[in-house]
Amino acid sequence: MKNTHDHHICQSKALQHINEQCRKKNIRLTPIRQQVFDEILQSHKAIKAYDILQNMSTPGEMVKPPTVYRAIDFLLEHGFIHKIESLNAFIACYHEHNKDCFQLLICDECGTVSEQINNKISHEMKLLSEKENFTLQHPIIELHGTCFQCNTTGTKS
Amino acid sequence: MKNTHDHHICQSKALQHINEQCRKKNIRLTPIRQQVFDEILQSHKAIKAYDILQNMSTPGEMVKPPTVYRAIDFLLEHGFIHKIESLNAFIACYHEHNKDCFQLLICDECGTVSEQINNKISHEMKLLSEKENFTLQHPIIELHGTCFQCNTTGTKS
DNA sequence: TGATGTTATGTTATAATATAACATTTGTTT
DNA sequence: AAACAAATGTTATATTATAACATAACATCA
Ligand SMILES: [Zn+2]
Ligand SMILES: [Zn+2]
Ligand SMILES: [Zn+2]
Ligand SMILES: [Zn+2]
Repeated sequence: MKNTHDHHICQSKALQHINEQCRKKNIRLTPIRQQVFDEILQSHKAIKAYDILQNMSTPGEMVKPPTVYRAIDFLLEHGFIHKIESLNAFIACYHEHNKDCFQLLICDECGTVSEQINNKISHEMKLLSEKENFTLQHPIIELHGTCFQCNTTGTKS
Repeated sequence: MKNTHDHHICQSKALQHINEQCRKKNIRLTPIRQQVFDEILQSHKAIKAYDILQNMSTPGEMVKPPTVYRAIDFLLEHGFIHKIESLNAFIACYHEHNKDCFQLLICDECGTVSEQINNKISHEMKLLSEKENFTLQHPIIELHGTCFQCNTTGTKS
């Protein structure tokens, strides 16, 4: 169940991007924040706060919730990661976008999450908002279903 | 901060709809389920499970979480209410739609939630999914921002 | 430099949201 | 009535997230 692309390239690009941005915006990518970002970056699947917590903990030194949640808040605030509201989980952002509208395709079989930036959809969201005299600030689009891989290699008989 | 329409009409329509559907589908709208639905129906704002719990409890008889969550599950399953993932809260459905794509406009100022059924958006969601070979099962669209009322009567100087 | 303010982290406790597991009751079917 | 299925009651606990306050690290500049 291998992805069609080399995920290491995504990862190194994302790492490069976060480092650049932090330098540029003069915000601090501290060791804790890096560690948390690395954990989120390791997978195309969404990861949960308490899993990050687990991964960062050692028998001797247990990381505590606020440590992770604060780093998550930082990363969210600057758009380096996204929260998936319907899973209470997080993914790294592999695109470079501002506060734009993005769409998440979430496979409920394998957990893979794919981020899309579809301008047509962004536009339609704006149109709907305008029609309703609504000032759109933060669109959330989470599409649950089954990915191509899971559809074809399906374990369901 | 009055709504432009008579919300009582929405409510009685929704009540009529749920009763009809339960008869038609031969599913049971038990007293507990009705009570929970009524609580959710009382407001255009989203309501949280533990608020429903509170509202249904009396000093003598405290309702317990599973009671409410089970009723919520029933109501969700049959489409009488929707969950707002980004708020961990629930609203009654005032439309009559199947498993369609619907959009929620959520005002972060006043908490009002407005459900929209926009066919253009539904269509674009299908197109995106097809393009990505993704089998769309459950789209979640939650648009956060500021409603017309709050924009015009804004308390922000 | 070192006094001062700001940002980040450590620590403890607890709030808020949700479910597991099993017992009992109620409703339905035969 | 017996048997089964669906709904509710009950206890306990899992999961997700934040409040509040103490300490440490870093930045600014007198
Ligand atoms: Zn992104
Ligand atoms: Zn999949
Ligand atoms: Zn609806
Ligand atoms: Zn509003």
